[in-house]
Amino acid sequence: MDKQNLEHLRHSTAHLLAAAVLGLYPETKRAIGPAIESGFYYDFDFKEPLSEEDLPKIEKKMEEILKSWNSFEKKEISVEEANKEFKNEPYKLELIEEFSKEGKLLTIYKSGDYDDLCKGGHSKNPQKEIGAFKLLSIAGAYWKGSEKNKMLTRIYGTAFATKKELDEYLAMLEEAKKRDHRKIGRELDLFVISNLVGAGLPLFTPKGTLLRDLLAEFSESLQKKYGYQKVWIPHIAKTDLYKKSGHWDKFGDELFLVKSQETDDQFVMKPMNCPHHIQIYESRPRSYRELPIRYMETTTVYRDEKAGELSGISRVRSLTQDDAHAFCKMDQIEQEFENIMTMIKTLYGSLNMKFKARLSFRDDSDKYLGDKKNWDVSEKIIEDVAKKLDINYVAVKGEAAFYGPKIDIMVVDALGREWQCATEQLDFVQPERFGIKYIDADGQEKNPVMIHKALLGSIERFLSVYIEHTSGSFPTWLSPVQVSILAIADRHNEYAQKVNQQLKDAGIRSEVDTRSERLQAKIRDAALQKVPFMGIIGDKETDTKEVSVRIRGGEDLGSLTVDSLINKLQEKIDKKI
RNA sequence: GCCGAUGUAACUCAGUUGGUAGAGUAACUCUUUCGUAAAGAGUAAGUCGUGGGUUCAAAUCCCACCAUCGGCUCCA
Repeated sequence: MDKQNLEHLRHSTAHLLAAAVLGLYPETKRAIGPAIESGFYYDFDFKEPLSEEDLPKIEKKMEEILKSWNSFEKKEISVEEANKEFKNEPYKLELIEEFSKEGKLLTIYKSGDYDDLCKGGHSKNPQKEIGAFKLLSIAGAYWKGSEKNKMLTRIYGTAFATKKELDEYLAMLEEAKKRDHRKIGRELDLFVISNLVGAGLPLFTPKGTLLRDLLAEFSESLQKKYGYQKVWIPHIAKTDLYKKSGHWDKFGDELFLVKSQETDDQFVMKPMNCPHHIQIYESRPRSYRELPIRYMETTTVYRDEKAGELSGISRVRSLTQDDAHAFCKMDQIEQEFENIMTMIKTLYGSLNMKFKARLSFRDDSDKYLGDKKNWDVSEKIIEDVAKKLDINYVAVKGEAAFYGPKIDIMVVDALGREWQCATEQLDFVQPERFGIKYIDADGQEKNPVMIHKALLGSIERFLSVYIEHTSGSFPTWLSPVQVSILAIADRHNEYAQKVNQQLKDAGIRSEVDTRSERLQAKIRDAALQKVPFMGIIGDKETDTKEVSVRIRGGEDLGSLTVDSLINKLQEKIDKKI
């Protein structure tokens, strides 16, 4: 079934849902019910609150009604007719008024005994085409998405042409639940959240910190190759800095405020790093010969997200960026973007993740600042670089920030879900706003162009995606524990500890399990911790001074000397696999 | 912030119409010394999210707050 037919099928199922709801709860007022990417929803204004337990009942009613739905009949109606027809449906009346003002033709679609104000897009024969559907959840949603409006009850569902496709989709949802980074984060002991520290302020355990550091080091090592120099900045700054940068207005009440008790100074926890990096640039006169100047660091910013938007380590109030700013001349941005896109290719390629680039350009409206000529030139450069490096991209007009075009990197995970991670942003405005300059070859002062870049984006957010992508089975170089040495019986503990020490001395993250447990139990525990290598030590190994190696997934590599195990591991670590 | 759900031991969860808390896993102790995904027995562990209220009596009913989860413009 093609995409359009699937959309029609789902939209038809949304009608079916509304028909069932009206059948069961006649006093319910209908809002809208579109098809969405993963299914459909319908917003209702229920007289009595609905709960998840009511969904099976509604599904059953839908099945019943579907039997009599073998067509959709379209009817054009006048505004007067429509107002009469929907006189008890306040949301529909609002739509009718809106559409008639816009001069749209009003249509209703009827199937069985049910009709609805609708612009169309249905299955020809719903009874035949709707193979399988399921109502998934219930949620609140504002009428027309505005928090000023009334909160409606939204019922989410999905539908497919066949039962098999539905089952596959539901299995994917189950798999996603199993991979939830919050669950895995607890099971693998990566991070914790303390009520006393606060919501959205995760704390990282030794294992989680190792992951963070390794990823950050990887990002930094790539950047160093391209001339990025590490800097360090404090995490608070006077409000004046952000008033000048414009972030004071932009971030508004998302800023955490810090009050000095010694002076009258009012500080802000930094929500961004660019104004600070600009201060370093500005600290002395700059020559065109120095450019590009590239500052980077892995540093935490603080943003007071709305309480309801926090989630695990994916949406937090303290987030750590592998942030960098390159100051350059217009004729250098091509090389800079090429460097950045190459780094991104290397990074995500190495982490075994596919990505798409979304190029956000301006349109012809006047909300954009900076010289239009510079915009045109740089947009072309960005797109050329994407083409040259053979990057899967889409260009979208009208999506750019007011201060410059940008590239968003959408990472695709193992379940096919897309996540925005890295962002690369050209900025014509802040250099002007802060009045930073360089002296060009002709002796004139000019504003440099600024490029904001992050490869991983927020490390917390990237980790949440990466944990779900790998379901916690990290490659050896990233695994918090790379080898678990399992002693079969107490008499093997001494040699096991020796092997463990040898591995540690070689720089391998090894641990030894000397508990009074059976081998099976030790293997099970190491497997649950997703440890990539297990070294088993019993009588045989103690005699031959070797170690039997089992790898994640169960494969038995047989007996190896400790040195060859170290070599094997070192090779994986070096290759980042 | 708003709608809805949830909050009981470290974790996963049970706890009937209000009568003062239970299981499995983990931890600890003992026994067992075992060859590729869970040995056995025992011990300890809870301000029932927090604070108020109703009641002779509250995990259970009411109110407020905190936190977590699913959502909150993929537009008739």
